[in-house]
Amino acid sequence: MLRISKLTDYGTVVLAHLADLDDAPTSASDVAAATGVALPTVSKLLKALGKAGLVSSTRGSHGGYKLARNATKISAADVIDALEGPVSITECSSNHSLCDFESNCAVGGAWQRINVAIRKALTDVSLADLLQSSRPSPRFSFAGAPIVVEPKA
Amino acid sequence: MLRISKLTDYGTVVLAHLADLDDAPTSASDVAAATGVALPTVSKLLKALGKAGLVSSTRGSHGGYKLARNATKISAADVIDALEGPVSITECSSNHSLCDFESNCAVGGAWQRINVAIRKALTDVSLADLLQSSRPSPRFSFAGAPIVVEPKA
DNA sequence: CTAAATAGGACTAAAATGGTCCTCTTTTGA
DNA sequence: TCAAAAGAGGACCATTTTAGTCCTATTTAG
Repeated sequence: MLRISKLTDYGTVVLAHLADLDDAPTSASDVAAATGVALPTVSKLLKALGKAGLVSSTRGSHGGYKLARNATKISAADVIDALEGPVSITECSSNHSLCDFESNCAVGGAWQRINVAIRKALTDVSLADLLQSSRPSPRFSFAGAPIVVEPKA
Repeated sequence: MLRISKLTDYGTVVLAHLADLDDAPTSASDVAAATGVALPTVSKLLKALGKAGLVSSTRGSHGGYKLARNATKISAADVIDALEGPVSITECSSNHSLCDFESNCAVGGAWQRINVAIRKALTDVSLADLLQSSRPSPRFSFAGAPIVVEPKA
């Protein structure tokens, strides 16, 4: 758990596709065809990404979407913010706490530190980085088990 | 979004309470009374935490729970693992990918890097840290940059 | 033997998520 | 001038997750 939603995941795939084709506006259906994500879903994603200012759109026939700025200038945090709202690891740490137990809550500050650390990790990785994942593949170990980054058999 | 579940949040509160009382086994009802979290929920949490080896339990009357090891040796990652299963930011990056779009998936590796960074942030903070959030602010640094968190206004 | 605990699940209600669809507006070009 | 090709903006529903409760063992102290 503690994972991003599928929609956000698809969102990055969609953005990655747009990043490949620089500048030519691409229609939602083209993106859908190219990525294999269903059209209505792509459409929804692109609308949200547009609202957040990550892609710019042109209406009318021959319209479409393109990245609003260079792929190096779009961070994973931007994408998550656009599609899931601002990252905040606990409810308490979001805008206004509604927590009944504040007086008992010995916790709090440290979660916020974690939150900031996570956010930093997300800010440090750009869409361009996400694209270049086929680099020499360092194999991490994670939660005990080694993580192998290779395509499914 | 990208937040831990309420249960995990409660879990840390419960653990924090146990950390305060060192070594004396405390019953689930006592914890419930002290923290304000409903008894069945506390009970469920402690069972899960027990399974994961974060708390040890004694059955029978005068039984109860206590931390299985020192609060400095229990990390936020441990707690999340115990209550939500292993952290993995995308579905792809968990044990076996079921993703249909692998061939189109330009993404992947970088998410795993983010994943590892997040996990590091979670591993670096211990239950003891979570408790002492009102301390002179340890200011841990992450990926070079110091992280400062100030109390909510 | 009984009361106080934990162990382990089964179960349900509520909320979030994923995904589809419909209608409206904008733009291009025949 | 009008039809077709796009995006804009929501409404809507099905499914899954999550939160939370409850029930029935089992264990142990007194």
